Amino acid sequence: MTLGDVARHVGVGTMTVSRALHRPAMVSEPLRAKILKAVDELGYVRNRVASGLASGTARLVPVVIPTLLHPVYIPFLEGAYSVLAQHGYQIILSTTEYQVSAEDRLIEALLGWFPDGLFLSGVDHSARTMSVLKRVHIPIVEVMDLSDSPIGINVGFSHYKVGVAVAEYFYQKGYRQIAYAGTMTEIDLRSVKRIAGFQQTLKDYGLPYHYIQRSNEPFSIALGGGLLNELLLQQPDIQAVFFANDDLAAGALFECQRRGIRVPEQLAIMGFNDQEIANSTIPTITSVRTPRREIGQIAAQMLVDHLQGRPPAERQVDLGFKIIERASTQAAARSISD
Amino acid sequence: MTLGDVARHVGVGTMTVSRALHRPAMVSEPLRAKILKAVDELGYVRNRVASGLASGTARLVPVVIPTLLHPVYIPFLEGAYSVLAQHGYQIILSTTEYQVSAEDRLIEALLGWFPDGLFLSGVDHSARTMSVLKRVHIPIVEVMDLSDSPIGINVGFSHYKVGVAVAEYFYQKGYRQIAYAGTMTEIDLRSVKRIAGFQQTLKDYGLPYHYIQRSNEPFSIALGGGLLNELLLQQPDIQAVFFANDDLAAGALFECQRRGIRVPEQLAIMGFNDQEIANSTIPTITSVRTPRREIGQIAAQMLVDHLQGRPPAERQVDLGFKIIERASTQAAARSISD
DNA sequence: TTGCCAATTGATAGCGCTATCATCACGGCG
DNA sequence: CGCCGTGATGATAGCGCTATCAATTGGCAA
Repeated sequence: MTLGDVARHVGVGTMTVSRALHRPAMVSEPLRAKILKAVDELGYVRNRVASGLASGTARLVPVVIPTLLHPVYIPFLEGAYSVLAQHGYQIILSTTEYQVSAEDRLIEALLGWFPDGLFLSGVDHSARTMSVLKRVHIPIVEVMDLSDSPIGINVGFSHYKVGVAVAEYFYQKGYRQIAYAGTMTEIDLRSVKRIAGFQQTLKDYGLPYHYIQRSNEPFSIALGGGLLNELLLQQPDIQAVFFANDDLAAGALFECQRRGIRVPEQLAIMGFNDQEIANSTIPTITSVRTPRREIGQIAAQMLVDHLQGRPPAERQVDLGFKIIERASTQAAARSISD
Repeated sequence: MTLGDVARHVGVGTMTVSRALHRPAMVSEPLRAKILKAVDELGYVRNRVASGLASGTARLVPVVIPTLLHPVYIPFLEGAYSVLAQHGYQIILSTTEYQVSAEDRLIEALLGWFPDGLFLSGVDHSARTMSVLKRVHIPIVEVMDLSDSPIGINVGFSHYKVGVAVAEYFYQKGYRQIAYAGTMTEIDLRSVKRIAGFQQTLKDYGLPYHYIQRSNEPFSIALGGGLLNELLLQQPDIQAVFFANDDLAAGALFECQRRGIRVPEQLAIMGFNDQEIANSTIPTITSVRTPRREIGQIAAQMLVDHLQGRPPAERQVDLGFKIIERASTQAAARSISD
């Protein structure tokens, strides 16, 4: 069932059918009604592949995220999907599994679809990918992080500033033995930026920086307990810990309960991402809320605007973040010795 | 940069370049090396849209899930993605947001890509969708639930049997005042099947069926507490509750802690899906583990096999489920009065 | 009446690729 | 010495659609 079949059935040219369907204003009302009726009866659906080839735009937007296994990328995906779908763009889903080399090949393959735009999470790409992206003439959208030199549109927040803000928060609260606990530092470059801001700020305050890091173990609640135990072994007088995400923080909290460590009186715990679990534990966990869904929505809206000939004024948008203070860091400053 | 450009550059025909890239055995070794070199130098990438049009197969597989907002569909998506990506198929992501009418339009639009296959979650479709799906000559994969009359491939488990198994489990444990608590019954047809099995089994045992249901409120931890309160108001002597998912069960558990109701001694709680939260609360929550990732992987593998000319022996695969018993239902049967 | 413009419809030429068949060179064989 | 099979390569014809320009009509101003 092709356009030609419909055209023959109605007794008009193929262009008239094409117009009746996609440029309604260009076809007279009675003829258009006749064509739509025939389309409906024959069950014709436009071949988007042929349409894409002929028009040069397939209304396809690949979205590349690190992984589907970690829940933080889902709200972003959802936000982007909701806006793009509304405007008739299809999403091609891809994951790098945190492998930079995979990103290279992935992006080249994705470009083979001659997409209308391209979403990438993260702003750190290989030299090869960068040169490919710069050569290609479609809007590139980098999200989740802020870039010093964005390729195209860039929506996110500064992970470095998160590290700074958390260190400052702990300092204001009176904590002086402060640690970072995380994992995947080798592949999650954004966590490295948070660490940098955190460490630098502690240094600026003249405080020691303690940390415990794993390089490749995936995030999990169980790992949080393990990291906490190792940290306490290494630094028993620790007062406050900033975890790389909420699962780890929750795991550490549960471990504290098992070991009889009172939170926040004896140990303050802060998570990252503000996932639902942070607000469900007892005590609840202070965390850094990141605008993941908004990043997806706003970035997608900017892309759509751009594609529709309304290039957004700003190419880079900093959506910020917010420390959501909960019970796990509520110890009065006085009660902490310094 | 097109195939023709590469061909001209090397001084061969376009077909030779096409073959060198995609049918290596058909081109002599030295010529092929020369062509690959030119491809690399010129940065040529195949236009998959043109390729798809010419060959009639674009290696595209749309995956339709109800929503990205609920985490249970993500492991399925991940499982399917991992297998499809490995075999060179691209996923087009789509969600229905639980609207049957949206599914109709969505599927027709997706069919416009002339995809190689189509993933649908759920087995309940509108009459219109059914007729479209039957007319189309691509493998349809229905997942998450089992169908009485699968259109094509069907991988999942029986939600009715889940209801039966949970009712039997509660009965064996000695509970006699048993309830179901859930939400979204109007749009989540699979939960309705669980309810049916649950209710029927209680009836077979001669036990009363209690329930509290909301029709459209989304799942959340907070809602779990609300449902529990309503249920207790309506039926104060309730002994065991089967929740529509783990978030609700966890919320109910937290509410019990707030109200001083001992779990499992005074009230047994069972969740559904066995998400990580069920194993993280104190006490841990008994739940029904469903093979979501496996469903995605196995279904995708069956689709790939089918597309590669190795049609799987069975069209329907029941991956079952398992009640993971944890602390929230561990009260000794004796301690419950009957 | 003539001419011109706008509105509507149609004919044609690709988009970049692959399927298919033709061509050609070469070597073995009768 | 011609015939034929085989392997390698090329020429050509679409795949189904849309961009573009041409053609036709009718209304209206000059």
